[in-house]
Amino acid sequence: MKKSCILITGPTAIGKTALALQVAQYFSTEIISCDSRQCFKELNIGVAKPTDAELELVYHHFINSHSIQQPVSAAVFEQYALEKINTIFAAYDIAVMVGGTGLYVKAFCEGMDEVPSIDPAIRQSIITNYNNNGIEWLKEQVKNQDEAYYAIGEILNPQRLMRALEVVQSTGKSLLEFHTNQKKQRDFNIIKIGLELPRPQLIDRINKRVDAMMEEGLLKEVSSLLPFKTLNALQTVGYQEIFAHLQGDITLAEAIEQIKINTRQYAKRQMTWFKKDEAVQWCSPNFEDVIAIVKKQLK
RNA sequence: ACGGGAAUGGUGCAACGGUAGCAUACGGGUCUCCAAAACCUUUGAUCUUGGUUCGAAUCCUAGUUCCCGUG
Repeated sequence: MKKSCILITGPTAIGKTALALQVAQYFSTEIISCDSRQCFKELNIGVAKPTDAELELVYHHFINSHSIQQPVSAAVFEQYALEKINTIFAAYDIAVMVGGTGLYVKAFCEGMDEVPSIDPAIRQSIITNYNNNGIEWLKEQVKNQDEAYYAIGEILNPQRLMRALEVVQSTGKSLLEFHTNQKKQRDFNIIKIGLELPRPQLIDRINKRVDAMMEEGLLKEVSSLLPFKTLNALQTVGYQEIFAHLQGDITLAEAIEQIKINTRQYAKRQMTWFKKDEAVQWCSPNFEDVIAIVKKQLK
């Protein structure tokens, strides 16, 4: 029998964690998280990680698996998740993946084209130069060193430009040359299920969850992470806003309101990403609906 | 109640009597190694009334609402 991965995705705060837990218990299997923030053991309340009780019920991979000091990326996730799913398939026919990080879902399902790893010195040099000289400098560099990318890339987006630049400086080749535009084939089925709710309901859930995070002690958690505020892992909704408050830039009430706004915007971007994926089957976030889709697909 | 001030997009602000603009939110979107990131983008407004003027957000009249001070 061919193995199957049940992928549960959707916007933040819609109830993915709880549903994945039920599905995993139903099939007596394990979960791989597909969330670019819950993998960090130092982040807890602000990233809505499963509770300790939930983690005991079902084995979760890519939860608390990394430190905020480690570089985690889509490529790292792809390799990690493929390794773990093979471990799961050695014991079970079904695995559950859950998370809302669109790029990680894509990396897992379709693969990332292999680009040689970048010398950290080159990366750092580019970042420093960009910080000192601005986007015009960056555009100029890419224009001169990778004309092909400059012609079609997002030339107003510093992150994309820096990526293109670090690749051409490390390898002498354009980032575009590494792109095969071919999806990798996986030797297992992937059942993609998207959870959705009418927007007012989702917004209500987001607002309530942010308030709950504050009651659980988000302020304290973020305070303890202040020394790490510049790490990539901390460029995260719920943390940046409270850092701003701790530095006296905004009041706590303003920080909380900003967290709600930024979380809504994040949820919207997630929906935009996943709606484009025609393989996703949409349903409301309840167990019966999800399991019905799964059973239909497993036949 | 009296005196003073203010009314411009959902919110916060700008505009010498001469094309109502900026920020942000909302809506839509992009995205193959930072993705809870980064970036692109549509719509939307001069409180009401009458007047002055070739022309009013801007000046004048009356009204309404709000703010500050005094009581």
